[in-house]
Amino acid sequence: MTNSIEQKIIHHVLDAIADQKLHAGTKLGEQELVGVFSCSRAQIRRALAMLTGYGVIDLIPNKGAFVSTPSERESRHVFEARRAIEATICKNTVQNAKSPEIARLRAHLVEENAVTAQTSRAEVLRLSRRFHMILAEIGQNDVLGQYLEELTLRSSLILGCYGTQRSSLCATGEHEKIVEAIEGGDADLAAALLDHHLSHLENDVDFSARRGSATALASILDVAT
Amino acid sequence: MTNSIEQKIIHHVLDAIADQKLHAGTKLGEQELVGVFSCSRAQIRRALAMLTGYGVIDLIPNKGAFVSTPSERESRHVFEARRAIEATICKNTVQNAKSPEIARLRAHLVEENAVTAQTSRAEVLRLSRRFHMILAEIGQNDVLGQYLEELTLRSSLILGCYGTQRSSLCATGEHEKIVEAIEGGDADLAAALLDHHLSHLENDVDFSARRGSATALASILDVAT
DNA sequence: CATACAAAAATTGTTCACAATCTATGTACA
DNA sequence: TGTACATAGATTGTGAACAATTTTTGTATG
Repeated sequence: MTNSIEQKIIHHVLDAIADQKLHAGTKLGEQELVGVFSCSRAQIRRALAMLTGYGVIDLIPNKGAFVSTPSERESRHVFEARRAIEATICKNTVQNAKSPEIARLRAHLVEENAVTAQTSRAEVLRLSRRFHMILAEIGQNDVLGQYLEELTLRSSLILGCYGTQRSSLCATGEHEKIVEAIEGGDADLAAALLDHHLSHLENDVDFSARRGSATALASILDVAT
Repeated sequence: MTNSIEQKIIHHVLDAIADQKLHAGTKLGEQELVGVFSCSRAQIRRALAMLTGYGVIDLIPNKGAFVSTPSERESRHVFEARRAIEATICKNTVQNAKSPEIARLRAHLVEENAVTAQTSRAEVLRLSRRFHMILAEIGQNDVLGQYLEELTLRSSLILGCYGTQRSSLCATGEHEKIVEAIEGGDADLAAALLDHHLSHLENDVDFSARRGSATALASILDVAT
């Protein structure tokens, strides 16, 4: 069970979802993927089967693989799960944050602050997401880290479907405050700020108007009925 | 991508792990599985690929599929993740627990109390695990429920490897106290009791003597070196 | 007796062709 | 015009044959 090519496929698909290049409802045709990755169909099928576990790809019998379209219910569950998991991660982060870890966080904030109007949306998304993953890495719980990776992926999908403004990207100011709390060793404050930050994210979604399941053509042509 | 047979395979493998019939390190040969489920090898391979996501099966290239042997580090992460996740689940459970839900919990406790010396170990394990899953169902967060399912599975593996006594099975008395707290509407107490309960589980493992990676033959023949 | 090497068996990985199913297009009819 | 049906095309599902790798077994040698 060779891992290299399948892992590569998985990685690329996941990255595309995180960057919102692949949006909800998109079909991932086997033939198409064979062309992109220039490999056999069997390998594509294995990769798709493995992708199931991340909760962002649905396999529908005789139809194919589709990027998941999260429901409102599911979205709320995802955000609640993030609050539960990131709270514990945050406590661990504070506990493990010595000067090298603090330096790493500060370096990341510098990157986030360097974002300009010219920066691609994908890059901004990647930075926002990365902040949370760095906290998880410093927290050192691999299981929670893996779950958070899945949840941030699903968050990208949700914000891609229902996000209202570009504030859906994590506000850098909030990240900064969290780092300060971590640096100050105040675990409770850091956790509270993080919880608040996640609430902001969740409040930015508007389930009344989903642009997720819209056909690519319809949204591109922008035809008013 | 037909789901039925693959799902059946996945379900059976997962159940066997939960019941500790399949223990850590066991190889799941493709041919062997073909014989058991009387299906084609392609379906077995798909099922194994999907099983990867549950964190209890490792796929090693050119070697095959093996039931994971959790490390000490990983085990601690699993228990910490359970505390994080079940705390939130517990709060939701208290919030959603009306009389039908309470009745369901009580009915389960009756089942657990009916356990005798003749009851099979697998059955006892299933009941213990089921209690936590019922809490998750009442809590109604599907994402957390899915994660808890994985984590209880991994817990079975851990206890199978490093568990010291049969107290590794959830003490029924503790389940009972938790239900009482839920019935009383005291979310904080229920969460605290659950956290305590999980600590008991974790304290029952002894990492110095692993019987997990022991060869099947060696443990069966019980040869003293 | 232990080790090293070589052949054989078993297991996993890969590819291909064919079957089954779904989707889309076109045509007939009310 | 619009609906229903039938055909054609495309896509997914399945199985078997073949290649590559690993594991086991057997043998020879120090």
